[in-house]
Amino acid sequence: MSSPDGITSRPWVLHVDLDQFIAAVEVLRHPELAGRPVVVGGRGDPTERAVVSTASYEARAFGVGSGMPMKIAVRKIPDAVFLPVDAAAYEAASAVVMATLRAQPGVVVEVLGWDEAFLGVTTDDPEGVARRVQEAVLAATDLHCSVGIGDTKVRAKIATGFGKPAGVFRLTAENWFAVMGERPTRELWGVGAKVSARLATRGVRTVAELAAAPEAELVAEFGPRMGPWYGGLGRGDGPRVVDDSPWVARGHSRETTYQQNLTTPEQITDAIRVLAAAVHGDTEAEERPVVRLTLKVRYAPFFTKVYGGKLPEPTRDRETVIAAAVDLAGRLEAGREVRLLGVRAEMALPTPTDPETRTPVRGRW
DNA sequence: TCTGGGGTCCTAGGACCC
DNA sequence: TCTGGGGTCCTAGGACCC
Repeated sequence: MSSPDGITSRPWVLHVDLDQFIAAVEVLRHPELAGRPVVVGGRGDPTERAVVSTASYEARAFGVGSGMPMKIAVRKIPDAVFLPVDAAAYEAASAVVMATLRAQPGVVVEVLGWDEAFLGVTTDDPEGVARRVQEAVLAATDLHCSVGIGDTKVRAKIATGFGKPAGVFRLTAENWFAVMGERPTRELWGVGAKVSARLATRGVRTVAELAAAPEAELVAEFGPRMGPWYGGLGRGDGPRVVDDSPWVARGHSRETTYQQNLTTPEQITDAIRVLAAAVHGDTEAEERPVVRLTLKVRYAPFFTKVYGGKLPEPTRDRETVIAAAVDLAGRLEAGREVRLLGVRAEMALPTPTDPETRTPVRGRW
């Protein structure tokens, strides 16, 4: 495919990411907060057990960021504005953003979360498409976004970080090692604290070192799937197909942190009943039966145990699901101080299998 | 210093079967 | 008496992301 001037049209992956999305939505509805440090988390009370969902750039300047306990945040910025998480408001804003993206000519949109999406587009001018996307989102929502351009999803996703705020950055096979080669593996999308530490024990610290690591060594350390996957990440390789087929949930879960630790069997049973009922409510919308229940329990001071079980048979009956959860709860340890991390119900998915390999199909279906 | 809530996917190891 | 190899299913646990 060539245009008259000889510039070749090629498929590109664009990654669109809204800038400080949650804080920006809050500032839109409360214009008087513009320019002030805004911290959104929990019920908006920084004396409670909760963590920060998003901090505005003004708050980040004080060292407050997502994942930080609210109690720490208020110590760092006593006069910050603390707001409760309002999921419905962010979902509404997100819906306008995604509709705007889908309205762009010639693009396929794969939603990744409230505030980000991959766009697949064939063009000879990906920067032009990126700028038009930014203008359209700003016009529709008053929100700014950054756009990463890549020849794979991983490269597009990582590129976005170099474009923030409100910019555009292109990362391809051509400049991958120049931009990323000397950076720590931790900066790769999908490499966290644990994996980067395990890599470091094998002398692999930079992206370039990971790219050059022998595959057999990675397989020995991380297994037959993850080993080769990490090697590919080091090279920026990975999927490049943007898939807009509707997402099908694998399951639903609910989680609650208690302001005071639960200690007695009665407290635990009651709490499990409440959580199980809530999850069951979420699963009802799927019109698929629950096949398995898992309780993840956070014990004080801080460790997690998992109690799970397949239901005797898939069911959508509320009382059956709750009874099974209460039954599971009988296995966890009362008497010691506990906090319940949550109850998770997995839905039966008639998981399609690949007729050739007879393995479950992953991803969207 | 005190650790949310919603997800997805992978791995190890045991049980069981042929 | 001592001992296969492969496959599948299941549970527990771990890691990562937004």
